[in-house]
Amino acid sequence: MELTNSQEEYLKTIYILKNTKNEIKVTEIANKLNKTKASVNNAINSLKQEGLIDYEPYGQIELTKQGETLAQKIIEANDIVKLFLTEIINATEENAENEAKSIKTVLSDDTLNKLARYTHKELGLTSLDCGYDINNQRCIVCARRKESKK
Amino acid sequence: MELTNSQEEYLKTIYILKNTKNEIKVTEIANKLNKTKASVNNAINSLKQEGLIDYEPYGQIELTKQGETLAQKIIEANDIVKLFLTEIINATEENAENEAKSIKTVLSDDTLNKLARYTHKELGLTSLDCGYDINNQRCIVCARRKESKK
DNA sequence: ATATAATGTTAGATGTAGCTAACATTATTT
DNA sequence: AAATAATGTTAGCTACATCTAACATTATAT
Repeated sequence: MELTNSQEEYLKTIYILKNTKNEIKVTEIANKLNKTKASVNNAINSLKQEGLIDYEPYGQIELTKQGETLAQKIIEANDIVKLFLTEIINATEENAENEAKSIKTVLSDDTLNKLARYTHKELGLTSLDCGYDINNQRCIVCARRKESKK
Repeated sequence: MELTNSQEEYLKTIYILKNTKNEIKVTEIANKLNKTKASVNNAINSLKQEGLIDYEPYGQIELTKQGETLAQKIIEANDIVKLFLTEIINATEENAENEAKSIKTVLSDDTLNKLARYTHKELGLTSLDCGYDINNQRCIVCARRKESKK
């Protein structure tokens, strides 16, 4: 069950909004992604069919356990790529933001892990001490970096 | 006039085949890209419409000046990304091959240039001495590296 | 509680990219 | 040169991702 880039972006957005407010509106997702409500509706149905969210018409959007896990993995991949782009090669924030979205979808787990390790090492973060593993758990160092940037 | 990833792959393939044989067959392109002849036909027509190739039904495929320049740029971008993946982070050949295809399409000129410079520097190639510029000319160093690898 | 506004859904269209199956053209073989 | 093989084209289908416009539902305000 491989998601398309579009589906990944919707799932990612749902996860992120869910961690802010408890009530997610179709309209919010539409605004965030610059899509129409109709498109969001479509996407929601496809994610539901994949078993990644629970949803009944006019109801609340809820991530399933599976959906949550996958969303985290997607966000992690996104963060790694973006971190590399901004911190290692100095891409602009805006470019990195856009490019990471598409790149993350395309990378194999192996390449993503290698990119993560490389980026960590270059940034002087003791490589695998942070426990980063795309198939395992969230990279604490990266999470911390993002916090301190705010 | 931005090409899709699919269009870029077709243009790239046409350019590469053109540099081997002089006669390009629809069937060859189809085989190389693992697509049907019908799909290739489709793609050829879209590239023609973009003014990148000259083609009449049952005729010869010829790149226009514009098409040739763009093809070179696409191949250059592809090579940079692949070089980075294989030589810097040690991705496998196979993964790098596939991933570079998609990544190149998504990168802005700015990010691509930064990736090129970074990769060059890390490989100990005196950065910009090779004259690499995505909007200008082919990177001689990269070209040479590829030659010596064969 | 009803009218209005906000929000969500559905139907039908577009564009891209691929496929299969049928047909057309060109090349090869005998 | 006619038959056969190879090659190329077209039509019509599927799937995805988007859109607009019309409609349905839910929430808000008076």
